[in-house]
Amino acid sequence: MNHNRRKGRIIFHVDMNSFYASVEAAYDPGLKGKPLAIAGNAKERKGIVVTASYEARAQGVKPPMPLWEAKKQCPELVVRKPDFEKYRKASQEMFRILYEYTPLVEPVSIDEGYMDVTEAATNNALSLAKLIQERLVKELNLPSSIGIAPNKFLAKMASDMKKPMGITVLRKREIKNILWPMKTQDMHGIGEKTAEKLEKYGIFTIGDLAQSDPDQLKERLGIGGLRLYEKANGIDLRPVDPDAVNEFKSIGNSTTMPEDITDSAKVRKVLMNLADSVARRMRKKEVYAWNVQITIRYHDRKTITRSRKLQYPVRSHQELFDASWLLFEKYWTREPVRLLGITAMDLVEKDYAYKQLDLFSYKKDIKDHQLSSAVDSIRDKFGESILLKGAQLSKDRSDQLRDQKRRGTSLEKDFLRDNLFDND
DNA sequence: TCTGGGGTCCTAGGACCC
DNA sequence: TCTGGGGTCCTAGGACCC
Repeated sequence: MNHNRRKGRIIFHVDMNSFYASVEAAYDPGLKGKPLAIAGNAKERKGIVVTASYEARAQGVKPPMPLWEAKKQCPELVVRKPDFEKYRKASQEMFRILYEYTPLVEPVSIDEGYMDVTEAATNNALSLAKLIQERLVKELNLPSSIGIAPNKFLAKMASDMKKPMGITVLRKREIKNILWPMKTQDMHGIGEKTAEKLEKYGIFTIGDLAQSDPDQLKERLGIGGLRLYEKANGIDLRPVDPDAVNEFKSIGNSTTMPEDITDSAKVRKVLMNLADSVARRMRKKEVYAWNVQITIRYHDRKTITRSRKLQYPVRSHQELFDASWLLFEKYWTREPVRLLGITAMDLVEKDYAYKQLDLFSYKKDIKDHQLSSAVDSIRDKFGESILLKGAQLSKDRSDQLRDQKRRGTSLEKDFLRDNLFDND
């Protein structure tokens, strides 16, 4: 193996402390040292504490707590509405600093990321971590915690150990003493449900997990059980992947209504707005979706999702709306609706979406560039909605299409003939 | 006075094909 | 003669994370 492998990797997990609250305090120093919560409007039923400053946490406020409860815990709580634009900007500045030391940075969310500094910090990892932490404070006024370890999982666990403004080194040989006494639920990847399950099997600590039978874990928890076993033993081979951030798989927006709605005209309006914002985000990323999913949460919080694979990849707000509306009409129980969401899934990049349209080209003499220019001319003449009209096809319609394909005729062919040739 | 919004990954059943 | 087994795709839900 190469020299890195022999030496082992050095991975940082950089985790910003109470990120939203810290960003607000960086903008408004008057907030420093005060119990601060970032939360939406309670009257719009969005009053959930998203982030709490450490002063607020000290008084029992912690996300995701309803705002009224947080205020009961801490009457002098200062509350600010979230300003995601602001946080995104701060996030960019933060990652810009990380990238100065290595290109091997993997952002995992707006406020945390991994760095592979094996090359960048051969024997001064700790001082590099200190330097980064200092710069984040000096230049951005933002506190952070950094975990240093031989892999991502251990680095993540390490960054959690000292907050705020901690730097923690977690070595392989320290796993037994430091990691194993911890409760399973404190392990990244184990939530309430899995912890309960494990308890039933007599597994309470990470050490119990590390020393249990991996085959049995796999039987009981699936493939995830094996991964937990490996992690508990300090094994995690996942590389730091700088490209992962660009490989998103879905884009969605949802909203909780200020009041439950039963009026389908109102639903239409909400879905149109959602389709609009999803389409806008898709356009920015230059992607099309093969699949559209809606989410309906009812008054009793029961939540369902319904999705439909499309005949052609779509992107316009109209097509997203049409697909969503078909799904809504088909599956709505007519009970009062609390939340609505639209998610574009099975995303493909624009160029790839065009290639998919080659399916149109039953005429083999059409060359690729001719096809794509023809596709463009269709778009110019009729707009995207006619080109990518698959979103409007109902299930029945798509079955019909499939049958026709099997029999060797196809609506696509008709569509191509009618629109490609007659109009050129 | 109840419980946001953005995601990822995994599972499981049924349809369908060979 | 009475029932195979592997593989893929699609859909829905659940667990988890920030």
